[in-house]
Amino acid sequence: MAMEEKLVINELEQGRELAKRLISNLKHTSSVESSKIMISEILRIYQNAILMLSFKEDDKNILKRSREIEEKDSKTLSKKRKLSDKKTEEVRVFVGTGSIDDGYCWRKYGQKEIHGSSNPRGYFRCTHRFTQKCPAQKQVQRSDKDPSIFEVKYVGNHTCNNNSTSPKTTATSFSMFGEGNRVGLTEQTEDINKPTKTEEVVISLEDLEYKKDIFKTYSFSNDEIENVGGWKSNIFQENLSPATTSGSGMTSEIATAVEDWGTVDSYFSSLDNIIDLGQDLWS
DNA sequence: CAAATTTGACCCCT
DNA sequence: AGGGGTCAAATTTG
Repeated sequence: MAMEEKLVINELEQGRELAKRLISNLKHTSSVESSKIMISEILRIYQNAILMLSFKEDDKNILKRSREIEEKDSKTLSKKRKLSDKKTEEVRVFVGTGSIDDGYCWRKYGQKEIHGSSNPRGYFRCTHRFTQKCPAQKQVQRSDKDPSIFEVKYVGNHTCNNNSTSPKTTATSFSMFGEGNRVGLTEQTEDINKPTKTEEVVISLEDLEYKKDIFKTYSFSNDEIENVGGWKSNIFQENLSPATTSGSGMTSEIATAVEDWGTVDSYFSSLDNIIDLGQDLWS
């Protein structure tokens, strides 16, 4: 199955699980806050899945040249760099507001300042690159216009059998992307609860507005998707607090986003009707 | 101590 | 010449 399809399924499964927990949460008088967080997370997941599907259509348009990194070091190591064969590969570019957890383990092998953009680009390869000759790579760069978004460019498909091991850490470190903006990688309270920058909050809330619209109208358009200089403008947002703890997909993004949820409350009241129904449907 | 990250050097391409 | 991608030694992390 193609990678993006797995990603979509993964997203939807997460959404389903969250929805279940949400129901029981609401039933059993759990904290309103955690319910809100879950709803926010669910919305995020669905948006993510939608974006993934949207981009899948465009895949053929973003075929690009890229290198094949085969290490046949038949050549002596006299010179440092090995010559690499060239090959055309598919380059998928995802943009969006979504979770980081793409189910694979990545290992960072480089970082570069990119001319023209203020944020560095991180280079990752599949952890099983050498053990299983998995050629998958990805590049991650914090968006200039929207610092809460990470543009992620996938190069090559995974051929490894990893996975399964409930993606312990897809959690690639993005500490360098953060500067003051860093969101707890290793989970937990510290910086998660308080956004350090106002812009971060604003963006999150704007995002919520968008999500509310989706939720309200139940219609999903792709109009928001734009193209910006080779990279899709809104990719999969690399979410810095991946499920290192595989359990909840709670993200710091959400945690901050929820800080000011007063305006969204009305939407939850309309949920009340659904709850009972949902329990039957989703259990 | 092994695995992952950091970071400057190196290399290719335009 | 310089921008972008990768290597690999040093360093950090688990």
